[in-house]
Amino acid sequence: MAGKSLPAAGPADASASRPELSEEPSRRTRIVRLRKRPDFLKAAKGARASVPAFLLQMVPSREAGSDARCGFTVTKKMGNAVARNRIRRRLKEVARQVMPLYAEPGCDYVLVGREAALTRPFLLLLSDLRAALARIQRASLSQNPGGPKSSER
RNA sequence: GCAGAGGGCCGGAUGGCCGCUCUACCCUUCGGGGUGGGGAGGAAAGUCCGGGCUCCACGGAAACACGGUGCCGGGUAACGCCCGGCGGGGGCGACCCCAGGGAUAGCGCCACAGAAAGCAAACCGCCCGGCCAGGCUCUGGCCGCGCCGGGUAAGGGUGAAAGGGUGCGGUAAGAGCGCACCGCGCCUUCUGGCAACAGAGGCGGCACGGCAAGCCCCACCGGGAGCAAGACCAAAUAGGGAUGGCGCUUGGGUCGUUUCCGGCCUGCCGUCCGGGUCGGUCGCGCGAGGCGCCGGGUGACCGGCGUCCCAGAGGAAUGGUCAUCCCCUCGCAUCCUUGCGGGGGACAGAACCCGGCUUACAGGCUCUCUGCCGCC
Repeated sequence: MAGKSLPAAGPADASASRPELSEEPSRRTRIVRLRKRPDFLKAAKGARASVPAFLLQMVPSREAGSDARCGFTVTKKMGNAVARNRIRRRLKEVARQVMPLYAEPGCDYVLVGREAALTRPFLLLLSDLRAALARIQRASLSQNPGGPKSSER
């Protein structure tokens, strides 16, 4: 029911990428953890969308057929190690629930934690991420219309 | 019962749903999947000490420099830690606190105040003598401002500290000048103790001030760096070595005196070796190990037996979320002990591993002991 906010390019290449995998009815994108520093630096230069609990960064990285990747950044400004761990873990859980349904394959995402991520109700975090994903995909479409086409190739 | 002292321990519980990671077994279409099991702390923190481990350096040892430690005995792998004593200080007491070797090895310092701060001295005083303005007087004398000379350290005042304290005697006034007690110093002394030290005895009228966390002296200890240590596997690229082929009709260099001719190097392609970057694997989880019982010891701790295997990530797993319960708190209601609703539940996250120390910490449990009050 929430899938209608996605761009039209999404379902096409998602089904084309894994035709042989399985015949599950819902379209799910596999999410891989982003771990290398250069990837984080690249994502920081891409499109961004801000909500109270975090900042979402996105860059179309590689071929459209591959998985989406997602990383997390929580700086030392956010507090001590316990607070940082908790922020990252809540964001991880949000990403785990939302990204497979709404993320664009072949794109790298980075969630930069903010202090509000510590206390914001979890349901709001979920809708925050859906909204941010929608915004960021609209933004990258309008700013670079040739982008998704070339990624489809 | 009230007030207090010293330890020990815990630091949310249970259950859904959805995950992460390690591991054993099974399945697999080699992508992965299933089942079982493990998965943060008392401080994981600060990184302040002590070790293990690894690499580097080094002939043994000593000395010097530098740094650390500093009552005695014990514990320990070791320590700056711990335990038990000793000494000093505080508290009615249980107990608590202490950078606690040497000040006749030497140097240095002792601010302010004060007359004087380390070697004796004397500001105000006190006392004696002389001179003397003057006064009193029974014409014997007495008192005496001031000045000079001398004796004192009782009293005053300063200070963190002023050359033992208190009392009696003594004296012109005083003073260990004498005596008693306390204190202090010394001793081939005695007693107890492994010792630090304590007690007794004798001698000495008795200062030898303090600071060594200023330098220093003495005794003892210490090589350096750290898991990003270190070991192994190993793309790409640059450059290196070996070797094979081609080229060497053309070049350049070089060797044999020169020409011819020939060798070698330089060029291109390939193979191998070495190297070690990104990356990967190991190091890396059986240990100065946990628990229980027994024994020794005042204790730290030690010994024996049994039993258990108990986190291993790497932009960094150990969680997210919901419900119920528990505790605290606020508001409303209330049949007065319950109901409803809201908020909150500390400090804090393993990163090679141990032993300590230090610091942070909502709330709570428990043991032993002390003082006072009450009751029997």
